[in-house]
Amino acid sequence: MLAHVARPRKFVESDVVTSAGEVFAVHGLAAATLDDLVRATGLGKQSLYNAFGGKRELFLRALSEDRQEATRAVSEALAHDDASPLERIRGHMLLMAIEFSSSDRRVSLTTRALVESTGEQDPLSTATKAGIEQLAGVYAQCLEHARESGEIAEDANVQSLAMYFVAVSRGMELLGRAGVGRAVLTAIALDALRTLHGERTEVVDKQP
Amino acid sequence: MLAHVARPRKFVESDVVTSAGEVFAVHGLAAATLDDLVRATGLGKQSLYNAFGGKRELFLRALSEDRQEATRAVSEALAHDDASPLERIRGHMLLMAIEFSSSDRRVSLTTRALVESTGEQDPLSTATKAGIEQLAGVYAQCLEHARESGEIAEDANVQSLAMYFVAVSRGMELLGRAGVGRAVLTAIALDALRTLHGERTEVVDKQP
DNA sequence: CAAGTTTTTGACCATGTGGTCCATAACGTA
DNA sequence: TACGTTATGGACCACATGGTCAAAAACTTG
Repeated sequence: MLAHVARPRKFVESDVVTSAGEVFAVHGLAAATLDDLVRATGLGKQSLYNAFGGKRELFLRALSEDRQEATRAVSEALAHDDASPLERIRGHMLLMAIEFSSSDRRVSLTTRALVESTGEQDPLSTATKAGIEQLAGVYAQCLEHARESGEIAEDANVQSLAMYFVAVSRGMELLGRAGVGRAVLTAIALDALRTLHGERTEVVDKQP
Repeated sequence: MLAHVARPRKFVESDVVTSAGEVFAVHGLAAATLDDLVRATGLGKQSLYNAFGGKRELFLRALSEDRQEATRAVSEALAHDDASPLERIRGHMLLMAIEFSSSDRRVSLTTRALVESTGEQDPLSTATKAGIEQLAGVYAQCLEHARESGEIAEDANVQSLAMYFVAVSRGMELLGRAGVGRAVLTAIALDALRTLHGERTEVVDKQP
């Protein structure tokens, strides 16, 4: 009989994850101290511990949330039907150029996980890979629409282009973090987009 | 009078920096323990300390060496005159696709510094930015040749394209680290190259 | 071979780490 | 209002960290 009910939590889990994510985005997993987390989330070490399990687990949670949010944001940007698929991608890229040139020290948790993961079967690694593929999926969808509507070449490889945009966005993030300014980032974005207009290049992937 | 001479060092500084760089490339700055460094370099904590000053300083040295080496490598790949500038860039990109899809856990120190730097005036940050610009310079030089020889459009913005290639290479590195395979990376490289063939896109960088 | 200089070695240290224990608080129910 | 249950807060811990000290060693020159 579950007659008696326990003391209620004094925090909202998702809020905690969010503010923890903030800390991780600025400091990274290794450099963020448990104390930072405690201060940022407001709850005690122990509460934090028995609600999540530890720093790493908390990071994983934050990563997952960040991934969802990122996917959602890109998805929304690319799914609006107020413009053609290509125009939406273009807008999205230009927006990223602005975002990544802001001076805050945030780095997306996906990128952080990518860099701080150790080994192939590190949960960080698998979560990250999944995130990348998810993101690529969103791009692919939009690109497919562009292809169907004739905005890009009929024989364009949508999957590969999607990954290409993921790569470029990651690169832009890094460069932005390095202090590269908005104008340059914008130029990069436009250069990246130009690929969609060019003629196909034959694929020569010689097996060694 | 410097008559008397001191005990000679038992190590070669550049060797130490190299093996330290190895450790940093795998673990990162924060995660690499001084003990790892001691084991990898072979010399004692104290020797290490009074020869370099500390972990951070050692990283800076390794970063600087890594940067020189990276610049040299790209420069060499792009400066051979056995092929046209464009073909050289193409070869270089395809090579990167292979390199970055190798399964070792190395991440270039530049990328690491980028992500682990704290604050704008962190030496890591400035060194990194310099590295990026240096690298872009190498690309720019090759692209300029391509422009002069008519391989790419007369009005191509060489500077911006150079940064674009830096961004793409960084993105490819990250994706490779995430486990994205060689075939995909190669496709990305080719997509990236296609930008050079496309027509110019007008730059619209609206000031907010 | 002694002097002088710097490297090496290994013991040492203060601090901050992630993580744990335990007494107490807060709740709904009976 | 007493009970069962879970959350909380703060004291606590073992440990690894980056960094330091002092004594011995290795070398060239006088």
